[in-house]
Amino acid sequence: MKKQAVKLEHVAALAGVSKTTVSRVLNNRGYLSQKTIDKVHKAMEELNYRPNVVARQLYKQRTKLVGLVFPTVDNPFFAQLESQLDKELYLRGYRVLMGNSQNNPEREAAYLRQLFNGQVDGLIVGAHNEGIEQYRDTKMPIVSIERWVSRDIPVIASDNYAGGVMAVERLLERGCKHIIHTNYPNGLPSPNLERRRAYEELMRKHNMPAITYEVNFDITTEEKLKIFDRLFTEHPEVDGIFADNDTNASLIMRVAREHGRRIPEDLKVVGFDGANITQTLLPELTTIKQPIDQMAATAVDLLQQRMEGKEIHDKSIQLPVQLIEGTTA
Amino acid sequence: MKKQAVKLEHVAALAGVSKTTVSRVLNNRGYLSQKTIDKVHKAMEELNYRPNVVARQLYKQRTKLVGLVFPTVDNPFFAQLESQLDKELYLRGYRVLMGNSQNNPEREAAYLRQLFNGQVDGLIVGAHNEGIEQYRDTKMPIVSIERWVSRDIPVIASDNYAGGVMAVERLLERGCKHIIHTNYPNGLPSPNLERRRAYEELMRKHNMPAITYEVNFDITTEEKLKIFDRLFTEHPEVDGIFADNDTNASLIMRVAREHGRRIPEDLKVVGFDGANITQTLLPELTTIKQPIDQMAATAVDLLQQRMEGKEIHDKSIQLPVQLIEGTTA
DNA sequence: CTGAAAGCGCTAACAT
DNA sequence: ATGTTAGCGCTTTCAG
Repeated sequence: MKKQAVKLEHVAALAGVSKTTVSRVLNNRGYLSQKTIDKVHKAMEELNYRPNVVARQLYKQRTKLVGLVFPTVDNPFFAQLESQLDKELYLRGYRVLMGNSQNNPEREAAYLRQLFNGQVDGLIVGAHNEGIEQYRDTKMPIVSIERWVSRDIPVIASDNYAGGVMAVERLLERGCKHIIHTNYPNGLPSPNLERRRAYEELMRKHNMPAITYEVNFDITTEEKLKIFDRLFTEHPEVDGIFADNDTNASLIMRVAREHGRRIPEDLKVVGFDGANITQTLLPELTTIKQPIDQMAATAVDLLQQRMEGKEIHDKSIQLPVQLIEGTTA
Repeated sequence: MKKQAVKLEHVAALAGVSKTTVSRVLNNRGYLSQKTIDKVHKAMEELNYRPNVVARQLYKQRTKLVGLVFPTVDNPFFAQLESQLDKELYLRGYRVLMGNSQNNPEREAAYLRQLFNGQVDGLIVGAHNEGIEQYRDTKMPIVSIERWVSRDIPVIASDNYAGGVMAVERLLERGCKHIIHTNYPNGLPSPNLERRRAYEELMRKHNMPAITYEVNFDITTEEKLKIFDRLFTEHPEVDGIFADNDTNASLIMRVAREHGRRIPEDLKVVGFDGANITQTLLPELTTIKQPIDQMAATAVDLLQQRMEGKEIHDKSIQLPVQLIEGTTA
């Protein structure tokens, strides 16, 4: 085992003091004479000393690291979310360990196994897999985003139900008579399903059939396109789409145009998410914007409280959404 | 300092063996009798033992962590790149420490300061800041992506010059007479400038004026829109745009439409990057696609070799790009 | 096949 | 104001 080139000991020797003193200088702790401080600083510079973070972590029993467990970062919503979480955590002195599960339960479990082993001080999760027991019996501080995990893990979510209502009402106001919805398969433990619930209730209220096309998060773009193609074949009467996320909204519009529909004349589309990247690349999309940055900030706030041992009472927090008026509906 | 609940020692005590033996069972090392193995496993389960990663890191002097230093992950190119790097590193047993600098030199320096302190085994960088000396005198394994950092750090880049040629030739073939380019300000140490060089050389060859609008990476969308608005005011004759990235291409098309230009009839646009998200949200864009996944894989290969102490001879690697035929040019 | 002991680099009582 | 000493939890020579 090759050792670290220069350590506390060497600095101490060169400065003619003890390791303790060097450590104290390093951390500005206790009483030091200015002379000693200078001596030590000089020695540190001369040796180009770099304190070993891992040794400190071991002693302190905390790493100042937070794990982020999400399906992927290659998606407008998660890209913005993880970016924002990183930013907020940085400000509080924490660094981020990425744990993108790629929707692979094994991978998620592997991450957790390692993360629970003293690797991180806390966890922010939003992966799609269910039934991972490890979340249950641990006292690791955890906060979840847009995903129900287990009883005592607080969830930060946007007001999906209200968002669903906004979306569908927009389509109704615009005169749609045949509205179709896309969402995950029922059964995934996600507040996302509130969007579907809102859709179904409004359809019932207006005596319209509720038709949901189920689109799994992790299938390929080609497969998704195929499903949407089927949608237009099976339901040529469709004149309004409430997509559960902007990416699907975009794919649907592509397929719709291939089927000769003009948007918004023949077909109106409302998406969901309103992430930065989407707003840049697809500004014409009418969508329900989630307060992603605020969700990140809230999650970090909550997590920090947990990591500092405070008891938390707000089990779950819901944040307001907002209709972005594009030209597609 | 509160200690870890259950450690090797406790397992050893319960199993009636020494710490050494437990460690050996844990790592499948040396000769063990099946009986001992079983005993130890049983004790570990009974106590729900979790080995402390940090202690192991300290002893081994390696963390199996790789730092990723990029400007942001909230952008189609970097989102895909970091996602892919994470995926590749995971397969090789490494985890990723995020270090998004937000184009803030202080933040980048802070990350590096910490990362060099034994926190990571290697670094993959692609941040935009220059003149950070820390990269120079370190023997930390580093690989760079699309960014020149210092002499002995290998760079993975796509063939930007060829891409620039492809883009401009496409516009010329389509009959453009007044082609304008966007890029970073000159002076940033990026292979990206090869795109500009290709543009300028082709313009010269065709006796056309080379006009580049300089757009900094980290200004707001509004500021970018303002620059592009100026572009159409100052150069109403423009009939072709070679944007240095797809996001700018998208913004330019938005502004162009506001100026009453039809695309591609009045204005042809070619972008650069061709990231997953862009291809999904903006499939109609004609663009030069970088082999992002391959760049990630190559970078990780190289880094792994460096981390394993192998000498590397390929200082820099260039990967081929590809024209994606959309409808915008 | 197993154990005792030393040590990875740093910090913090406790003592002076 | 500074030094001595005992760990943080794990791995690995070395000895048996």
